[in-house]
Amino acid sequence: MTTEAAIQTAPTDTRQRILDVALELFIEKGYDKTSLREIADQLGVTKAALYYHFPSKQDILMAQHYRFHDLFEGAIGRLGGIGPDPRSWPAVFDYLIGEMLANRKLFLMHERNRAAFEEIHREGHAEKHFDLEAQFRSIASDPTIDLRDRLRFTCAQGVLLGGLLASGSMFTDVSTDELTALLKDALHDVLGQPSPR
Amino acid sequence: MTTEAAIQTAPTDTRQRILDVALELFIEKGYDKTSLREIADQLGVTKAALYYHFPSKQDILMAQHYRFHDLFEGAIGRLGGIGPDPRSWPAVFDYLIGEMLANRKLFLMHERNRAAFEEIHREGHAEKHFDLEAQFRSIASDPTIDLRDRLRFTCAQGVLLGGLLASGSMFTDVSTDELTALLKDALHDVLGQPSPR
DNA sequence: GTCTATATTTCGATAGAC
DNA sequence: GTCTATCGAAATATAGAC
Repeated sequence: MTTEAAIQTAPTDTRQRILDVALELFIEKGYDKTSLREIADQLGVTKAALYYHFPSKQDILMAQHYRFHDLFEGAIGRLGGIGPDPRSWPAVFDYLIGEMLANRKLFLMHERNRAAFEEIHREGHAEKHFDLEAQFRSIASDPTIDLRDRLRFTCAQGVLLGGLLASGSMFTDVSTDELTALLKDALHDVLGQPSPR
Repeated sequence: MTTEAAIQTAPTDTRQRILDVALELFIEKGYDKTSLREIADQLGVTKAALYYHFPSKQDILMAQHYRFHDLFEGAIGRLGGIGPDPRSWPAVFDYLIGEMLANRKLFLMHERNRAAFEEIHREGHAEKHFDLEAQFRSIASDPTIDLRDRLRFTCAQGVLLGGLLASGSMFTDVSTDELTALLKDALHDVLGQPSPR
């Protein structure tokens, strides 16, 4: 069904169940408004049990952050990073569409809790910094790239985001393959015909 | 002296300043993580003073909600609502781009505090419901509209969102007019050539 | 690994003086 | 309109038994 991606380590690990429940709640109510009591109740344990698996509430969020980070860590390298040449962008976004749709909830959670994630980073508690967005920003503000192309690049991110939000609530009757194809099509229209260099 | 026609009671000063400070903080840290103490401190008053102007913290958020709502209340009527005909969509988005760039912070705040706004609505505390998004959803899930068109419609929302995020951090050196033109261009590429009906 | 109970802190909110 | 002082609730986190 929803490709409950083969979980590494012990299958009956409470730690993973905590993360799964937290992921749902962080999407629904947001990180701040989700109390440990709620997570524990929904899991059938007490708050104290959570503290055996995570030293703090923020560490639960951090664990999700790492999961998100690891999705790109190797992948960005495989793609050779994101370069300034607009002709290389469609391939990047095609790849990202796949990752996004395959990890919809993780992306959604990240999107809906930007403030909380930024605070983690502000506090320096994020040794690992998720630098995909940093790379995106550096492209978008690179003055050597044609302004129109940079804006199209940003719009492509928007389309990605729009597709994410849509895949959750709407278009549930559409197959992932069809959705992917349609999104890629739209992305190519947004990124198409880069300015001559 | 209160120069212009004061609308009963104290015209503005502090109340508006509270909203302004709150807007900034709600964007930066999010609604939940922004305490009344912070707002008061940054304003040079105490928490208690805030309660003279607003009966609760949520009412501060609600006031922002109303401000956001009022931006579209009349405008949607002027546009005659958002219809199912894809050929009518570009005009809607062209209008929204202008509103969005002219009220960037309000849009950003709304975007970054979706969870908080949804909770207000869940609790029924939002007599006035901001139904632009409801209209968007109804278009996107209308089965009588061609799937491709519906997805393009959703992508256009994404482009809008991308433009919003971009206008804040990047492209600060670009004039609003130029940004508007480029965004409209991108939107037309996304929405262009609707399927024959 | 999970429990009961409790400590600690933060925050929203109120009362009443000025 | 703003202040001081305080209340009460809720949440994070800890201690220690099982």
